[in-house]
Amino acid sequence: MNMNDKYDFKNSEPNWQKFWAENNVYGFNPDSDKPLYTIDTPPPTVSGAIHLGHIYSYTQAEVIARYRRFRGFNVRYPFGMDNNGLPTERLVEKELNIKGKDSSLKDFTEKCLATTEKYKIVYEELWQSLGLSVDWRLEYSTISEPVQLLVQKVFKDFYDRGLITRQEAPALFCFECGTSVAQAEVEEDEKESVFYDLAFTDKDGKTLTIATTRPELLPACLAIFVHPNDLRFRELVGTNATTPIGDVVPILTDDKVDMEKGSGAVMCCSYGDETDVYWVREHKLKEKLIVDRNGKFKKLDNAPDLLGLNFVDGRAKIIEKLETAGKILASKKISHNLGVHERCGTPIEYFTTVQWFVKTLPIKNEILEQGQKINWYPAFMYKRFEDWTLGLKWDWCISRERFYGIPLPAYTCDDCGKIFVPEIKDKPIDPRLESIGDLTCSCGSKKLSADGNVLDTWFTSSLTPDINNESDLNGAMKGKMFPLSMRPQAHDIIRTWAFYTIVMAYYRHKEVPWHDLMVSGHILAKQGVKISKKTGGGKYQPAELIAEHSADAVRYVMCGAKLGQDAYYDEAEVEKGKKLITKIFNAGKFVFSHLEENKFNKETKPAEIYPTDTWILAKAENAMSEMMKSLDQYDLIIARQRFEEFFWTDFCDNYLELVKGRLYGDKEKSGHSSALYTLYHTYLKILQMLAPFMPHITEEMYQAYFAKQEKITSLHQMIWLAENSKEKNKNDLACWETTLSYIYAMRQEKNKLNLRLGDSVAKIIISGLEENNKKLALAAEDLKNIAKAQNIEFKNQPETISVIIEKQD
RNA sequence: GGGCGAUUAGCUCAGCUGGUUAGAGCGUUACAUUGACAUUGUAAAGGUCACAGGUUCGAGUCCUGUAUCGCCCACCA
Repeated sequence: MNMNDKYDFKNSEPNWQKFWAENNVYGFNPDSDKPLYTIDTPPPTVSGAIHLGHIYSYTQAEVIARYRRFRGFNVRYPFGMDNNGLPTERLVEKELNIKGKDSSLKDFTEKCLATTEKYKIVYEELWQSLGLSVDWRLEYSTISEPVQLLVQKVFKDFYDRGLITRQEAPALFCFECGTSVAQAEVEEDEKESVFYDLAFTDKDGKTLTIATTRPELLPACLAIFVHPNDLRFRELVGTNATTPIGDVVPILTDDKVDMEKGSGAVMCCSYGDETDVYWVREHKLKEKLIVDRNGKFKKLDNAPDLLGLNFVDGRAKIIEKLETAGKILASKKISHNLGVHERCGTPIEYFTTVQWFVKTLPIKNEILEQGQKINWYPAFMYKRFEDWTLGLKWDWCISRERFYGIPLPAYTCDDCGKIFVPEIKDKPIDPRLESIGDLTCSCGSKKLSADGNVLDTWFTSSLTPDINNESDLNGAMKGKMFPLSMRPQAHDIIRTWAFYTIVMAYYRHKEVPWHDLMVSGHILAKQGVKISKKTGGGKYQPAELIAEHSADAVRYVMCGAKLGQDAYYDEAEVEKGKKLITKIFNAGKFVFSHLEENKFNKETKPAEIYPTDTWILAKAENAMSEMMKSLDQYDLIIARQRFEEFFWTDFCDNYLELVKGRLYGDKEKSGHSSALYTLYHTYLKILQMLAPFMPHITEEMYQAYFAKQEKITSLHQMIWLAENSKEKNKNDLACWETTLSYIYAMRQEKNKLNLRLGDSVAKIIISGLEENNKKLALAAEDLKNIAKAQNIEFKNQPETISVIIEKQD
């Protein structure tokens, strides 16, 4: 290594990435007899740019992958692309300014494939530039044929077992996207709205006030509900009322009515909210559907002028009419939270359609039991899973009336509605493009048509453990790796990805999908704004950050928060990583210069190890075993802290200063060769300890010197060796700590005497316990050197540690 | 309204199963240093550990309550 070199990450990082790929350093070996560690990497949704949040969550998981490799595991760390379904469609629609529903299926599918292929390359480059130790040979795409085949086989299996049903029922629906959605895809948004008091008329012709924010649903009004205990309406229960547009509806009671709200009487329409759905079902009301599947009003006898309008325009229209008729008693603006579709922000409506559902409500308890068998890191994340599971109100709706996704493999008889789910053989099918063949329905009809829907993307991505396990690339291990070892993911998708995956694994294997679940938090911009698909991360673009600061430094920042904790991105923190890179480089330069100058050979062991050397070696081993303890618990920041303490304080600030005297001193003395030996092994251990966090600079330093001695291709193929050494090395560790406290005392003493640290002194007197003195006396030379003292004296005295310095004349 | 998390130095955050003067980095001040270090080192200033009770010989750490912030869920008449 040229000692005048500066570390240039811009060249080095891509070089090492290439080096790792060429030497297959991170390759999964199905024939290895090492213990397995399999990771269920999140396949990022192709829906736009990768943002800092991704970097945060992926880096944390990646550090674990590297750590497990260092611990001797056969790590299977794959990658995937979730490139189908609604998010991808919306991306393509936006980028190409087209609408899926206006294009031919074939044309739209091709455009989706082309767009996702483009993004795939951008994504891969970014992940590689971050230094992810993924085995890229294992990459899968959720739209690929093998995945489609697996998904359809699962569908068929579930259908045959009665786990999937098709029902006509009111379901959550997004008219903007033209599809039903799952409960998990609904999120809250604060919307302005107007609260109207409408004048209904009771049996006696008196005004009955009904409050609503949805007057446009009046044509679908089925009943008025009041609370059974509400005395105000006692006389009216069981009679009829007339709506402002002239319909006659019954007044019924139900204890879901809140007497405090509005006038205490509420109208039930099909459908305004979940309670309406409940009342229609419970009171067996006959639903009136007033809009078509595009969300436009149908031709209605009781409101013909709404024809063709959407909800918003319809509301304006009907308000205008009611206003004129004097039926609006009051109105006030309010702001309230509405359920909107997370993909497009449009308020979610209820719409009666035919949908496919996976049964989840009947197995809530089983799902919870499975959840309990999983190790949640951090543990409190389990609570979120539990709350969500207990609060479920709908089965999992898995059909989507969209285009680009895995086709729902079913046909129905046009005449009697019977369902046919054909056997899935060696190829996925698309009922929209191919007929079922020559088949006659039991009703005698030959007209069988495609279901026409695609599957919810979660139906596919909840199978990632299976996709990984059943990949043809697994060789002898194919199908033998379930459950996987670990799933890393962020906390916002516990209710979707984690939940559905647990459901799938339960139905398919009666098993948990993985042993450990590593849940990371979100990274927030400094103002507390979430960095996500929507906000795009603003000025913090991952590619730019890496280009400016290096992947190692960016990675280091991303490991600076507790697992599961939302963190603020503080650009100043990157400096910490950059400083560490410089420090590692310079410490290495120093170490290597001495090793090379003295032609150090790893195989030649020194006759004896100098005491301080023994102590720092023990300390290094101890630091490593402390890191193991933390990393076994997915506790990155503690591991990082242990490293920093050891490297910065113990090694650089103190050990290197202690040992300089011997290094620059008599080369024939045994203390010299002992120092070389210790520098070699300690610095190599330092590189290993930092390697999971900063793979590039550590590889650079390894290759600069160690590779030719260790004869292992890459630092990242070495194994961490450290016993849980606290007991074994107790004595050595204590000696080291004592040494440090004397060094600190000596420095303070020099400071007090207005001496520079480099100033020579006549004598240094160390006072302390006799037993300590005995041990320290062994390292007298080092202590003399670091103090620049000509003589050293030990004085026995109980308890207090002190250092006295005698100045030179 | 319910659940979960957070509240520790000016800023960003650690503090594991409760134990002597509460830590790191950045920032601030002083001094030193460029023969590993486009720097680094040493020293210093800076904290009623959100607040109020409680358990304990002892609490930032456990319990109860309050406040503020964030996330998730519910309410959506």
